[in-house]
Amino acid sequence: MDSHHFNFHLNHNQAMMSHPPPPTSSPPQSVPGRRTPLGTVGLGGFFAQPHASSSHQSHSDENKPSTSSLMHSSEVSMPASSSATTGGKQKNRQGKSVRLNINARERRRMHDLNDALDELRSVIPYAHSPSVRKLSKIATLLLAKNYILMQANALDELRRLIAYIQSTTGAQPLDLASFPAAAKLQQLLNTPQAQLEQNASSSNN
DNA sequence: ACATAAGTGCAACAAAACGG
DNA sequence: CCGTTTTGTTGCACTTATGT
Repeated sequence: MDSHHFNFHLNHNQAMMSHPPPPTSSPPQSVPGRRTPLGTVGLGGFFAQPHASSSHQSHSDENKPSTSSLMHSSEVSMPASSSATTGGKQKNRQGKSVRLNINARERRRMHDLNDALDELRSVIPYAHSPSVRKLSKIATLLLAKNYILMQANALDELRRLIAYIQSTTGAQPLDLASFPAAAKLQQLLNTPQAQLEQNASSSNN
């Protein structure tokens, strides 16, 4: 079943072309259409952590779908559901232009999010060939997580190996000056977790 | 005001059901 | 058995509600 998703990639691309494009400046996705489902990527494809509990997430609705592109941003349509009753008054109170601004902002935010996911996909080692369907959002995140865990494990193993070699051969400790990446790693490993998180948040801004 | 969560409709697709 | 129709699932963009 999973393989079908990959096999239909090209057909799907063609189909999506006929799909009415979003009314706004949504960036054309290089590989539009349905994404690789979770099962397809075999999450944990890199390295399955014992606690990598994919069971509860394997069949989630994850991100909810949304109103179609038919619903133009120019027309503020209320869903015929629960919130419509209370929302109607609020809508009247809000100017229409305010509502449109909010919608546009949210649309931009989602596009930014998708761009970031695309960047993440580009650095995750999975088949990037045109014949392979783009990873879904959830698959991208889970695969990235597993990849990070795998790299961390590999680094840890490497450190232990170096320590072992040094202890058995009596070799001089490495001069990390000539290994900037290793030096950085060493620094990270010696940094408390709280400090790391603080650094990360500050560097993002 | 802004960010995030929730609700909604849609397209693409697979699998099941059906009829010849 | 094979082609067609129906049904269920998945993933998405978008809007709206809600929390801060």
